[in-house]
Amino acid sequence: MNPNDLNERKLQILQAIIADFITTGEPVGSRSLSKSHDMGISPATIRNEMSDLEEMGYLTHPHTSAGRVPSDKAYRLYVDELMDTSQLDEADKQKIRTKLLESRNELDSTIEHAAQLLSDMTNLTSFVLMPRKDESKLKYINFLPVDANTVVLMIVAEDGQVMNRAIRLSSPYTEENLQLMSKVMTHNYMGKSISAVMAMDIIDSFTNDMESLSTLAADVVPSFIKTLEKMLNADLVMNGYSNIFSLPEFSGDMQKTQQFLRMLEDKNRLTDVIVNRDKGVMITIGDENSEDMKDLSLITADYRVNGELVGRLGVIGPTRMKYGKVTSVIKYISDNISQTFELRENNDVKEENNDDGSREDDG
Amino acid sequence: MNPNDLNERKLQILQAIIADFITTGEPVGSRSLSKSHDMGISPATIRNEMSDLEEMGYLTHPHTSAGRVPSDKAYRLYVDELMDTSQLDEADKQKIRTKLLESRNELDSTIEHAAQLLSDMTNLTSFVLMPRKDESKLKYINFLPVDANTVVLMIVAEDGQVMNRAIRLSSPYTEENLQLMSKVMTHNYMGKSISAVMAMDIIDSFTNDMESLSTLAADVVPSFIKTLEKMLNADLVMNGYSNIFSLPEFSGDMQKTQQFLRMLEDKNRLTDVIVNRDKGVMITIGDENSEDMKDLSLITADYRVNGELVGRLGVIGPTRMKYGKVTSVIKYISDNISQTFELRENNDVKEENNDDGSREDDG
DNA sequence: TGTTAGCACTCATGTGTTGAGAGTGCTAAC
DNA sequence: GTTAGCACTCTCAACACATGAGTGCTAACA
Repeated sequence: MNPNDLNERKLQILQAIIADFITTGEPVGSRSLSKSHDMGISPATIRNEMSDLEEMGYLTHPHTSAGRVPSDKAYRLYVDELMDTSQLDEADKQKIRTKLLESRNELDSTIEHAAQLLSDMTNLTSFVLMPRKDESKLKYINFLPVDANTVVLMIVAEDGQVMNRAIRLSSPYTEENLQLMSKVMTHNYMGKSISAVMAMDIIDSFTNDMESLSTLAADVVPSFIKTLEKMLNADLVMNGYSNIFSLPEFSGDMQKTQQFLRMLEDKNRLTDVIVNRDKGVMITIGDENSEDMKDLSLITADYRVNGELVGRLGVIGPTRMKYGKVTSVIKYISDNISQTFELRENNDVKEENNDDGSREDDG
Repeated sequence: MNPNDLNERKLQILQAIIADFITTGEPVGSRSLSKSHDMGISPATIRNEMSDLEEMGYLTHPHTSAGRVPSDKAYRLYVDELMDTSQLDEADKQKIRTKLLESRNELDSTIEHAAQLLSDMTNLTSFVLMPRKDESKLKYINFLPVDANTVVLMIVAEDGQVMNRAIRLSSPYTEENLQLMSKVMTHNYMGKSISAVMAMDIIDSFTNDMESLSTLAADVVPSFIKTLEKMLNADLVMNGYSNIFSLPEFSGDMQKTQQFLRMLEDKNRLTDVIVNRDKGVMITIGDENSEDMKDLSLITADYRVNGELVGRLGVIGPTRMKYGKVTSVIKYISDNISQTFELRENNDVKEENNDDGSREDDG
């Protein structure tokens, strides 16, 4: 069951099969394999090995007279042991850095650029999850007058996030009450995290506080809670869903394409899946995923903003994908986002970035 | 060329063909037509009429031995003269009202609900354009301290819109400068519309103003401009793109499906198209659209917010769509949004809504 | 003169057949 | 343990063919 079951030659053959299948998408036969990869053994021998590999669960057979196709288990082995994750050349890296630096101080557009880069460079569907905000601490809460019946609620967090929402009041406010409200709420919630505030019994803590605010509070509190909810809600940006049409596994199979796109359109579900993945680079292959993604693979990685707020990005596509290249791209982009949005003394963004641990000093 | 060319019977036949084709998607033949719509004439007669209609450009022939298919011109006639736009029953109306009232005071979710309703009820791809903000007048501009090198720029408009953006400064600010900056900018731009401010020479007006602010201004002004740009940018919400898979014109034709989805994925282009349409309910059919949508139809309508800010919503789908039903739905939804967000003395939202001009008092 | 029945003709579609090609598994020889 | 040879399997594309829906035309009819 573990790779040690496989002798050197079997590994070599398996790797060759995976490599061929990943590039062509066609089941690979013993004959064509012996041609493309000269490994000094005849097709017949390869057939024997293939037969063994199939028995061990690494290969499957679409039908008797077809070539072999790697199983999910084979991809797992490939990803864990065989693949090369340093497949980014300097041109690719340059492209990523340039694009991300274009919008260095605007998180939103950086996120969008990242999604774009990711789908362009992998030719898959990419997604980027906005940073999580559960642990953002509130700094102050403000109400701004708009017109006789409308005010804007503004919530500012310590990390600089601001959320706002217009509120229609059922009765007119006084300037005085508005300010009092701001003060009371700021006092109550300052320094607390969003999730902590959500856990509090907000309405109660209010009616106890000040009788005179009760009518205003009745209007304001529901909106306040909804706004906090919204701040928590992870926003998912997607890109390149029409890339699948260039993949043979989809372009011949309407059913499959439809299923894929319907799955993508259920954003809540997808967000859920992505949010609940492990930290760091995570690759799940085929049936390692839930039922509705059981012939897809998902690769995700995290990025940091201000050293803390954590978002996630990744791609989704058929199990036959260029794991090495894709993983390299994802890693490089996520590292780069993190680096761009790292807290730093001065405002200069380092344009150098290494993903292999070694440091090079300018060039 | 105009409908008067058509005698009563031709019109009747044309309408029957369109009706049949819209529901089945199959070319309709003389024989099956005479069966489904008993109009007291034989298939042969119908054939003669069909032949005339084809000559006049209302029908086409996929191939010799196929039935007739309505041309874009026929749909145009249908939409202008024949269709019935009061196809919403009370249950549908109820559904729309309920859904939209769920989020009556939150523009964003109302917009999303509207898009959802629209795609669900029409089984097409829907879109909603956020309200245009060109004419929003600025109320005040504020800077909020976040940390030593970061401030949040906040722009509040008279209509209650708030936009904000974190800015990293190249050198630390003083509380004093920040407040001065707020004052100067508010003084300069208060009461002006966003588009008017964009037209001003912002940098110049600044350096003239205060020498001491110049370094701060250098950091802040570009972000200010970008934020204004963002406020102007119409945001497009889409829904139901996978609905096309249930339509026979797409589900048999990968090429077409791909083209459609690629077209949708170019949001900027699509936004452009939608923004530049006429006011009110607008229907464009087939080749009335630009090249890349030449076998699609587009139906849009406007909605108002606070009696002024105007957004747009609609659907896109094959020329074979239920124009009557779809138009009714779009109209009803847009009227309902407008009504929900109308400025009004009290906060109660009227739950009654008529789209046919007559009034019914709770029945 | 408009309407209709009859008939020959046209295509798209579905089905069955066939052959080529790629690949396997087995056996026997090296 | 490795390889050549061979029979066998299965997919796929091409082709022929029948079917059926539909048309256009002509001639007869009311």
